[in-house]
Amino acid sequence: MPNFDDGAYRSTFRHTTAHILAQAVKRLYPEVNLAIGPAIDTGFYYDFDRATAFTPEELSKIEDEMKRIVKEHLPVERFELPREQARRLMAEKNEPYKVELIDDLPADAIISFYRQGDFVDLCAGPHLDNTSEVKAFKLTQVAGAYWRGSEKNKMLQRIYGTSFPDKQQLKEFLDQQEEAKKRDHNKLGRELGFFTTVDYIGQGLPIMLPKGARVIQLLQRFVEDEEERRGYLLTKTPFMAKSDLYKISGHWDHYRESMFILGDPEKADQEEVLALRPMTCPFQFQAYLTKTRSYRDLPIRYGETSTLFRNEASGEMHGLIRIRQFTISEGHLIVAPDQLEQEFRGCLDLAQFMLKAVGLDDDVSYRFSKWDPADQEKYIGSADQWDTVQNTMQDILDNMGLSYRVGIGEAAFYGPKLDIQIKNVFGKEDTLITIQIDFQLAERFGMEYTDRDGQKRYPYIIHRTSIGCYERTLALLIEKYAGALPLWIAPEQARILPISSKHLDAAYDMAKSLREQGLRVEVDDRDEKIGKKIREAQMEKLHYMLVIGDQEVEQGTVAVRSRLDGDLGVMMPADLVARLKKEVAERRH
RNA sequence: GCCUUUAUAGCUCAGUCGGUAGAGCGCAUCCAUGGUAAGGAUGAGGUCAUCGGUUCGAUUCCGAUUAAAGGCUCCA
Repeated sequence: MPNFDDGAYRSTFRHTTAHILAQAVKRLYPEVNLAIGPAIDTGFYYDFDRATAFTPEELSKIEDEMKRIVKEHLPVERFELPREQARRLMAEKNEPYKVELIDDLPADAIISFYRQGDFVDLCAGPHLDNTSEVKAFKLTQVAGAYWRGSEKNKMLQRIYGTSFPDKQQLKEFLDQQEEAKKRDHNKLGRELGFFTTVDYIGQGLPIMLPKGARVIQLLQRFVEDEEERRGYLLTKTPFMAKSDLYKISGHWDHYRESMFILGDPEKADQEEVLALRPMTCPFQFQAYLTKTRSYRDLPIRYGETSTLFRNEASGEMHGLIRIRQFTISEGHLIVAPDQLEQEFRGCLDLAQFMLKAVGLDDDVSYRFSKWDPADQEKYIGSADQWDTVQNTMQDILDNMGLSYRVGIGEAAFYGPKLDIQIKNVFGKEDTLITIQIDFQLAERFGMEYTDRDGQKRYPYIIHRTSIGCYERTLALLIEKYAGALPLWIAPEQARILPISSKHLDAAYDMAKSLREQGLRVEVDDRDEKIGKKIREAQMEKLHYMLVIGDQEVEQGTVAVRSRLDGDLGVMMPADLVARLKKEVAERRH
């Protein structure tokens, strides 16, 4: 029995399930055209061209048909055909997408097919030997997806599913998915009062409520303090500028559709055209340009807590992860070529320090994001320049022994990036932190320095974030900790529950005193049903709950039961404050 | 921007085959509770997302808009 933990076998298994799905769809809906159906991390999908979406009823009919195919114990057989015969076979079966795929295969490609019963699919394989091996599967959702991933192409109907060698594993996986979704920041963050949205304010424009705003403030202070310690110079630059600035930087040509523009560009000769900033770089560069620079000035490290505005397309917004206005720990390092590696390492060290401080260091992966030579319109600079800087960056990464994967076409328009990636509870990956090497904008902006030999030279610029965008970081922290953030950034570190209304005044006095000692504490005076409140507090994952009785003042973690039920490990507020201060202090190493 | 789905009380949701709405939790007031993962009574909250159409009459049907959810594309 092959090991399902083996990625290659698992992919094969799921890919075969995708074929079973396609076979079932063709049996039920012969008019549907097949596109592609690969295995993915969590299962598989298959794309179909069909006028209307599959309904839940149809999905369950398809599942039933798939079960039948599994029970038919169909052997899965591979065969090869020369290109012309392959084309003919797919054309006969009226599969235009398959024909297109064949036409795009390289001249020397071996064109293989897989047959199971009445179903044949163009496929490189490999596959399981028999459909009966797929013991447990489920179709999970339907979605639209563009043919070949391009929005210029037709939208197809995608069916997602997953499969396992037995029903138990399937159930465990589905349960696990359900559990993960309970940590969804978009749900939990709203329930816990971190943020909200208002339909007449608009998409991608969340309101940070006191709790969410507090966390962001704490992170921001931490970042700013740490950057100061690491030799960063603070700037504070405008939220908008005339279009002229973005024309120099290249944003006007390469990023304009994602910018909020004030004024009519058509009438630029008659009226002022401003744009909200989508990035801080061209603003921060102006600080460098205020005087002539010597090699002795370098490196210069600029940092700014910067609010940015990006006019994302309407369907792209997601909770706090993808929004239209966000605040980022932005920074630009102006460095001489011989300083590039060391400064790059410094940026990575800072990023890793931040990840460790918030506990996300084990949850990230690294992506070396390169340009796509086939899509040069998206970028500025020549192929030679790109090759040079990408090689430099690769050397740096390899020297550090960092393990990363390569993302073609993921670069910024002005240079390659090291992206620190993280997945949300739905398994969708986003960039949390990015460190970019820019070899072009210095020249565009005329940012020179005078070198030892008296020659003017253009520096490299490192664009980087240290903790990324605060809203996104908050979202991922909520998901990571299911709302119970580490004590030093928890917006509510303790809650005081008066055991009865007689103790209300005492509770407020205590809260006041604890706040003066720097503890973030709330009084819950809404009712006296303390048992229920304890359960709620447990659900909200509070770190401490102070329960006030007569003259006594006591507390424990919420995991500890009420003192009446047994041992509690009583801790007085003074101890709590001391412990809290210790933990907050420990976050800095 | 594209595909699918959704929008009713603070929250979770039910409902009206078209005659202006209900539940649970929460909230308010009162009562009870002195060591308790607590009980009861009463009450206040909704132009049923917005705008338009059909209709004698729309929250319910139709259309548009806005917002939310998942995916695609895009991206921090």
